[in-house]
Amino acid sequence: MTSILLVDDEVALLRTLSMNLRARGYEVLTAESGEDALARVRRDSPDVVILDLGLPDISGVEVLRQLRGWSTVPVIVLSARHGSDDKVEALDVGADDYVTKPFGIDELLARLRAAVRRSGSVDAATVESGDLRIDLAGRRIWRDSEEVRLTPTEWGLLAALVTRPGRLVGQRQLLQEVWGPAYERETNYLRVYMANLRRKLESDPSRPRHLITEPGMGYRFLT
Amino acid sequence: MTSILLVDDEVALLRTLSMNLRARGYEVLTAESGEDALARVRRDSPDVVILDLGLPDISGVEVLRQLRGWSTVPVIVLSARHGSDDKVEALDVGADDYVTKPFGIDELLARLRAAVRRSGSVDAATVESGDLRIDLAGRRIWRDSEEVRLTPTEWGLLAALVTRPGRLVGQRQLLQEVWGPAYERETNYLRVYMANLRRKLESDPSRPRHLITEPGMGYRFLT
DNA sequence: GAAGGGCGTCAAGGCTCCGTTAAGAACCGT
DNA sequence: ACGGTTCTTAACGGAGCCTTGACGCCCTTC
Repeated sequence: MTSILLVDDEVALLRTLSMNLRARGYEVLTAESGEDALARVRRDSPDVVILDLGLPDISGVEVLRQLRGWSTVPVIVLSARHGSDDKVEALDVGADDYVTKPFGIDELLARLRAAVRRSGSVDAATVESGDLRIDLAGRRIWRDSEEVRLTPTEWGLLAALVTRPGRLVGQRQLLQEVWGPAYERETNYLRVYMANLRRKLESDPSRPRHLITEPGMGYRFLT
Repeated sequence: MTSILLVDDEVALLRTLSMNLRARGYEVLTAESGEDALARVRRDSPDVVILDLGLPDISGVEVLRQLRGWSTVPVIVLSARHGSDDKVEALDVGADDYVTKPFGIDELLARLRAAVRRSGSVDAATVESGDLRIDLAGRRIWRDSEEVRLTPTEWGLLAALVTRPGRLVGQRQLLQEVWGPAYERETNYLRVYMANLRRKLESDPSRPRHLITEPGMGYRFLT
């Protein structure tokens, strides 16, 4: 089944669109803020994202920019602004389509079908980084063109870092995302699994170039 | 260099667009009728087609329909008609985008860039892989040039994997797609049917080269 | 210089998950 | 109705993953 992530802060629009999409056999996920949207793409990897530009926290364009750092999921942008500049910016940042409000539901659905149809033939979103190549959607990873296999927990931890390239991710947040809220204090896990990842991914695990420790705070992934 | 086929019968528009595109480094081909357009795609295989719907001989939608019989080139449709039905029809016949006249040249260029960016690969109806040949449309499969028969469930499972070559497909997703949403938890089925498939398709079922297990996550098909 | 916190490393045990098999149930065409 | 095929279900053994605790090192702090 095709899954759609619907990102909008207008609850009314969210509900009517959800109903329409579900009635047509799509699985619908929703988010009402930018951070929320990024987290859901990270966790649920939907097939298409419909993204309203007017969000309460981060701007929609910023969401798109961050997303494009590690994902090629098709994004259809919704906006109340008709200006040419807004369209150009969104499309150039990586939107696949741009629909201005108010829009006909039929048109949106047709553009959605077009996006889904195309998405089958697009190749994987890979994060390239010198000796590392990471295919997040396909869950594959190569080091020096040799494939490396990771366990589920190792993947969870790596993905939490790679989807925020270069940024510091706190220990508490990592533990929450990978092991669950009840494990906030188990920093042991982080040490063990960071060691596992480094042994598999770094050419010199004692001197990591990608998986960096920030003492007392957390870790970050450098490309 | 990226080549664009511009299809329009208004010579004025053709000229201004051509100039704009050439100034931005595109190679521009032109056609002023539907037959002409089809011929040029056949001969020159452009990277993107910009297609006006109002053509003198064949309707633009008909051009698109014929094109989609043998080509997956991205097509951006231009039209003076704002009606929702027209957009829906064009998009469903296979257009990648739909722009209504009058349009800002900047917007068209941005949509063009988006189309070029997306255009990556093609999807094949048959998958070849050393000792395996799979005809997805015809539901037939050969191993070492000998045809193998699969049961309906075996086909469903194999197809769910083969249509995403190399990518990990989660257990939950496989169960949903093949058996239905109510069977999300029945991982037994996966084990039994993966064993069946391996016995039929792998030369050494105990050491699979195509149907790979990712413990705790799911399975993937390697070509 | 000593103490302590934070981090990396390692190894062992428990336990989940996977592959395999087989037998009965359901389904199909004849 | 019958024979054959396909699907469901359950049980078992083994491989590999997660958890856990102990230990040593480095850096900071007192």
